[in-house]
This record gives sequence, structure tokens and C-alpha cells, in this order.
Amino acid sequence: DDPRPKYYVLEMFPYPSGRIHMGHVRNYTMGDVVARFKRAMGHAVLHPMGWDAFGLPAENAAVDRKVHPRTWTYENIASMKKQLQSMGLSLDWAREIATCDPAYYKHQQKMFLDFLKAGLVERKQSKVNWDPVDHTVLANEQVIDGRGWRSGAEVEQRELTQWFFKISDYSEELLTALDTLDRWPDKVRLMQKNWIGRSEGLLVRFMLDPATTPNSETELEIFTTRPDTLFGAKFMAVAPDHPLAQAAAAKNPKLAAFIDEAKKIGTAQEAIDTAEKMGFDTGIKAVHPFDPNWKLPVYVANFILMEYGTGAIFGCPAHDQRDLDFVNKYGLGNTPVVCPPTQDPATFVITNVAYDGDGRMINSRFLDGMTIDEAKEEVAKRLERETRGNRPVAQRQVNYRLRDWGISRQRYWGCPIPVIHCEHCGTVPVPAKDLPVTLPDDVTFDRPGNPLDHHPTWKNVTCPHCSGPARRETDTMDTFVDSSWYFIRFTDPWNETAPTTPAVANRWMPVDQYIGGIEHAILHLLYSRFFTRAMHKTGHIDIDEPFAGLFTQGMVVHETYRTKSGEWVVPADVTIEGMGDARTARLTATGEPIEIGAIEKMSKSKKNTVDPDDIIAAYGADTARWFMLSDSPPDRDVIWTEEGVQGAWRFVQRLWRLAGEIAGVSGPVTRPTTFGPEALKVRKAAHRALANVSDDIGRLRFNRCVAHIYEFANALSDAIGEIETAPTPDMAWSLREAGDILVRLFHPMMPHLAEECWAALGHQTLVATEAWPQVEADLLVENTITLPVQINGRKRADVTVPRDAGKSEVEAAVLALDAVQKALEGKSPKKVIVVPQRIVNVVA
RNA sequence: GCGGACGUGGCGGAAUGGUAGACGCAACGGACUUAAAAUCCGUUGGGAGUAAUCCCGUCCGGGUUCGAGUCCCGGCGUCCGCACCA
Repeated sequence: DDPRPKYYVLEMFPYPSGRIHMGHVRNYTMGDVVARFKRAMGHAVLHPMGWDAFGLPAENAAVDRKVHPRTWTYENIASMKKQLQSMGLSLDWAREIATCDPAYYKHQQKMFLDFLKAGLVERKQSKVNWDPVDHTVLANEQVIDGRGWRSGAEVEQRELTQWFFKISDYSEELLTALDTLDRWPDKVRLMQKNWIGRSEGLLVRFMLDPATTPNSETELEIFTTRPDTLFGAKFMAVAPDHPLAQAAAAKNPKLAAFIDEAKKIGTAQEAIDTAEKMGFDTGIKAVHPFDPNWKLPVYVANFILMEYGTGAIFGCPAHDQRDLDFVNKYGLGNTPVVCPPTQDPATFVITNVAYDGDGRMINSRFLDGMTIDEAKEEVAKRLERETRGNRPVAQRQVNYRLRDWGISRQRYWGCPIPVIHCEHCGTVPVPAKDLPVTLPDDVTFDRPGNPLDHHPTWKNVTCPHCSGPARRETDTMDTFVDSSWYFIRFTDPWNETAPTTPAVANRWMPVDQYIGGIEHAILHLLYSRFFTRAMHKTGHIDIDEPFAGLFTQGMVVHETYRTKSGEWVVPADVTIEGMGDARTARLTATGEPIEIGAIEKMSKSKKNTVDPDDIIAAYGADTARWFMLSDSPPDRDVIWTEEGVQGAWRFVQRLWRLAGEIAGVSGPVTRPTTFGPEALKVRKAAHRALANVSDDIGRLRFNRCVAHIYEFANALSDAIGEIETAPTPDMAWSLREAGDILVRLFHPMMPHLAEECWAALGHQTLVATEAWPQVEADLLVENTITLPVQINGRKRADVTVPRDAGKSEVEAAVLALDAVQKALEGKSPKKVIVVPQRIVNVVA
């Protein structure tokens, strides 16, 4: 009932091996991809994250971490501009297609200021991974073994003032709304759920013995999801960068040294995996909340994260593996407080494996005998009631793993953050009339760091409030910001005065079907979900969820080849001999033997790419499209093989011949009133295929569409082959109907071939403008049905009955069968199960 | 460590609890051809049998069911995500 046409947003990200927008790509640049889209569709969208794929020679080297990125960032921009020009594309055109042009950024900056006003943006200190060579912040995935992925230098930990979007304010909302996204893959929803990482627990304020603390601190607040195990506590632990640890370290050089050591290991993932649990006893004593005489030692421990909870815990070794490892190392012992149902509380002990399963409380005073849930509730209730200094001792809290989205980047290439720092007025938004803040053209990349920061004049401005000297913010926005709302902007890209035209955006959004790679399961898709909510809050749109349907496509993958000396070789330069295990490869030009390596996602660095121009020259674009859709479901990877492409190519030829044969059939123009059995067979095959393909296209099951089209083409060939002289008029009409249907069925997958065939069949129109054919439902129903007959669950015979035969009729026909008679040996069956239209099972 | 997905011929893969292997690739045999390519016809999960037909078969072991690739329990293996998250 919804009159809106469906539209699709295809990513134009540089993940060119993605199956639906085919891509990569030897000597093939993002610019080419965009130009092709532009030619094919009249418009295209280039996402800024695509810029770095803009075909520059240094890129591969940079990926291999051999060349410093500064050397190519600069070339990148120049090269991009040059390429646009060489393609005959004006900068106006670039503006039309790019989300990173000033017009787009004007609106993004306006929205940033709206978000700021609405409290969705925060500027705060945060700990970052700092690349000392490039002078930039590294994301976690850019840190490898404690080194920057491009510089290879040791990563530094730094405190930096950064801009954040307060996505964590939406943790609960983003989590619960996942349930409404019923056209998203479960996998993606689960990944987001885990990423948000909700856990319910209790904040508990432990008293400290002031005599033992460095500055007479009296209290340590911890977060726990297991308050039930409070009577199993053996120690307290705080993160190395916890204030208490820092304070203690100031008075204890040994502790300071320990903290330094722990921080070094901090960043490297592999080190974390293997790092031993280490702790340092501060000498501080904490008091158990239920027993003033029970003192617990406070450790600084390397496995406590400052970022999660309060950066402090109480350790219950019997029921937490990390805590158990810790006490076993430092000889603190353990007391089990939850007894599994199968164990005797009197004898239950923990040695090396913590127990985190269900059970009843033991060794826990007033909690004894309760279930875990009852005990959690009881502890929470008691501690909530108790107060100290006007505040309750404990407080229930929901904690999330999701942290705020840091959008600050020290890069030239990005949307400037539109604020001004004034000594007198503080942080001042750039007035609307001054938007957009544009990037200077004359930047230099002659030294590490942010070129905007180095620019002699750009950052010097006057304060909009007091007109005194002030400084522009030189951080730029993460390009994920750009990609978080472009699909909304596209609903009205001509609006010069506002980011969206709400009425239009509300009509079009949400996107009906979003298609992209699984690599965006978390970041891009979560950011977009947040951003849409933020736009809702600031009045730019009235919806919360941007993508109603999501489909994650697979990749095109290919064998890899390398020489004995380890250099990667392009498939086009390799000749394959033999088959199966005996396959060998050699370099076509020199005969040098080549090692055949793993099948991997097409990438420039491993050179296992095929050039679309080569394929198109040899087989045509339709063949390539057909092959990519035919072999496996689109959410899985497809292995690009020469044999597979040739198979597709043969079918293309066959369809063309078939169209020619049908075009040669002359027959009546008007529909005959009756059809003979042969003609009816053709029509049934056509409408069966039509029904199947229609259904499978709607469900994106393209490989099954392909199979149905093969089946239909086979049936059609057979029917034509059986005609001895000339077809009867009813047959001729049916063949032509079938031909028309066939062409329209494969048109979405092979548009060029379809248009050729359509013309060959004598049509004056374009298939592209034709309506999808209508199924004649009558043709899908057979008058008689052949049912398989099972005896004791094994197929023994078939029975053919009228379509509308009743159960008793079918049963009688089955019992009359020879095979059934023989199996029953004169006895009557115990049971006969008739599943209408499906199967019959006789239980002897 | 936690979470998830998957496991079917030589290969990619079909199969709302109802004839396992659709469709394609590869292979083999045949027709056409001087020959090759292309095309067309046929065979192709394993085993027994002249044949009709029968037996075995969806990673392994159990279970539920008239009937299990599909559902349940327990293993093994592969892949993916998260990861010292209290």
C-alpha cells in the first residue's frame, strides 16, 4: 500500500571486491568506479573513505608499512584532483557526488553545532594511542603489537582533549531497539548487542582504613555484577591509573615502577592475551561492608581497566577465573560461596578452576541457602538502605561497554570542527553565517602532525563574541561522521539552507534495503543509528532507525600466486596446467614456476585481482555479472574462477541462440483459446520459472534465480528440439510467450543481453521499461499429482492421483500398488499417513 | 576465555520435518568434423546384481518422530566476532 518506490543505497566504499557492486581492480581507481556509476546511473555517490583508494602508486607500499603515510596523503589529494579533471569531470561534478565537499560540510557543521547545543557533544580529556612518528591518534585497530600500523614505532599513551559524540547516552536505546530491526541479520544484531555490552550490577562504597591510605582517603568505590559473592572476597584491586593507585605511587617508588611496567603492556593485544596477572600490595586496607572487623588488602593489578566500571573491584577468587589466578599467585586463598547442585557444601573446594555456574549460597552468613539471584537482591537491598555521609553505601547500576564516540582527528582530510577557542570566552561556536569552515588549499605535509595546526594563518581568527584574538579548532571530524547521515542528505541534496527537508526525509527514510559488507556490522551501522537519533532530537528528521532492511554481501575471492622469491603475481600473468591436486602454475611470460596460495579476498597488496576491463573485453559485462550471482548465495564469498566464467559465457551464448530460434517462430498474434499438451507444457515451465524467480529475487536469493532460469531455458530448448517441422499455432504462441518471459527474467542480471534479445524478438520497447510479467496461477496447478510412497519411511513407489483426491482415495490407491501389497504380505497396515500434496507413508 | 555460525558428491551449492544431491562447474563416453574448437546426446555419491531391484550414504555417537541433512543431547572440526568488561 505504500506508494513509495523502493530504492537502494549501494556503498561506494573502496571495498571493491564486494559482490553486488563489482569492483577491483588492477590499475583501476575509485575515480573510474565513480565515473562508471555516473555514466550508468546518471549520478553517483562517493564517500570520503573512498578517497584513499584513489589509485596512487604509493598506496600499496603504505599498506605494507614501508612508506610513511605523509608521503602519500599529499599526493593523494593532488592525484584525486588530477584524476577528476582527466575524466572530464568538473569540480562542480565532484561536489554533486562527494560527501566531502564544502556544501555537504556546511550542513554537517551546522548539525554539529545543533548537537552541541542539545548536549550530544562533549569535549573532554581522554587517553589515546599516539603515533610518535606521524603525530596522530591511532584507533585501536591501527595498533599492532604496541606499534603504529604504518610507522612501526612504539605507540605512546597520551592524555588528550578530544571531541566526543555522546553515543553512550543512547546505549540502552540502541540496545533495545535492535529487537525492532527484524530485517537485519541476527549476526549483526548480536555483534552490536555484544559491542554495547550491557551488564547489571551494584556500585559499592568500601570504607578504607585511613591510617593505611596515602592521603587519608576514606573510601573506594567498586562495580560488581556479583554482589552475591561478597562473602567470598579475598582482596581489592584497582587499575594502575586509578587515582588511589596514583596517589599511593607518589609515595612509593616501587609501586610507581610497577605501574609503569603494567602500562607498557597495556596496549598490545597479544601481550594482553599472554600477560600474567600481576599485582602490587599497596598496604592499604579496605573494610568489608558487612563486617567492620574484616579487612581486605588493596592491590594495584594490571588486569583492571580504568575504563570499565569504577576501575576498581573486589576479588572473589572462587567464582572468577582471573581473581583465582591472582590469589593462587599471591597466596591469598579462596572461599567458595556458591555450591553447585551436584556438590556437597561440606566438601566443595576450588583449586584451579573457578566456578561460575548456578547453585546455592554457602559460607555467606545471612545469605546461606539462597539462590544467586536471591542473594544479589538481598545484598543490594541491605546496602542500599545503609547510608554513609548522606549517600547510600551501594547503588544499583547498569553498565555498558560502549564508550563515547571520539570524533577528533589530527588530519587535513576531514570536515573541520566549527568552533573557535577564545581565551576570554572559552569554546565558541562558529556563527551560522560563517559556515562552512573550509579547509585551506595551501597546506604542507613537510613534517609530522596536523597540517591545519602548522598552517601559518588558518587557525588565527577573531572571537565572534569579544572580537579578541582567538584560535580555530584544528581537529577535523572522523570520516565516519560523514558516512553516518549521507543517506538522509540524499533525500534532498538540493536544499541549500538546511541539512534536510524534514518532510522529504520523513517520506523516504528509512532506507528499505541497505547493502554492504559485514565489516560495517558494528561501527558504521551503530554510528548511523546513533546519528539518526541525534538528528531526530535536533529536529532534522522524525525517525530513529535509518535502515529497515540490511543485507551483508560476501566478497569476490581469488587464488593467490607468488614467485619462489615471494613476490605476488597477478592472475592474468599466470598460466595454470593440470587439474585437482596436480595443478601447477607458471609465469606465462618466462615459464618460471609459481606457487599457488590460499584463496583470499581480492586485494591490491596480494595482487589476486582481476581487471574488469579484461573480463569485459573477453566475455562482456553480463557474463561477469551472471557468474558472480550464479554460484553461491550473495551473503557468502564467491570464488572467481576462469572455468566458472566460461560456463557463464556459454550460457550467454545459448540464451542468444535461443532468442534467435524463438524469433524465427511465426505464429498467431492473438492468444489461442485452447492449448495442446506440448504447448501447455511450455507455458507451465514459463510460469513456474516466473513464479520461482519472482519469489527468489524478492528474497535476494540470486543463485536460486539463476538455477530456475537454467531449468527454464533447458525446458524451452527441449520443447523446440521436439518440433519436427513447424510448430502448431498454439505452440508457436506459447514459445513466443515463453521467450518474452525468459528475457524479462534474466534482465535484472544481464541487462545488455536482455535488451538485445528483446529487440531480436521483435519488440520496439526496452525491457527496462517493461512491467514484470504476471504469473497465471492456473498454470502452476497440476491436475494430477505424483506422490512418493514410503513404506516404513523408505521410498518404495510412486502413486499418481487426481489433484483434489481425498485422503481415503489416496490411501486406497496406495494400498493397491504392487510394491505396497508385496511389503504388507497380506496383512493390513498399522497406519497410513497421507500428507496432502506431499507424501504417503505406510507403516507395516 | 566468552559469544555466534557452519559441517551435504571431485568442486560451488539445492532441499517450509516429507523422493537428499536441484542448477552449475569439472570429469568420462558418444555424435558431428580430415582434425581441433564450438555445439548436441548420454553417464557421473558408494557398493552388489545381466536385470527388475536391493544395501549403504548429509562430520561422529545417541535421542524424538510414521518419517531427520533439517529438531534435541553429547563429542570432533572449521570459520567469524569480542576479549583481562569485574
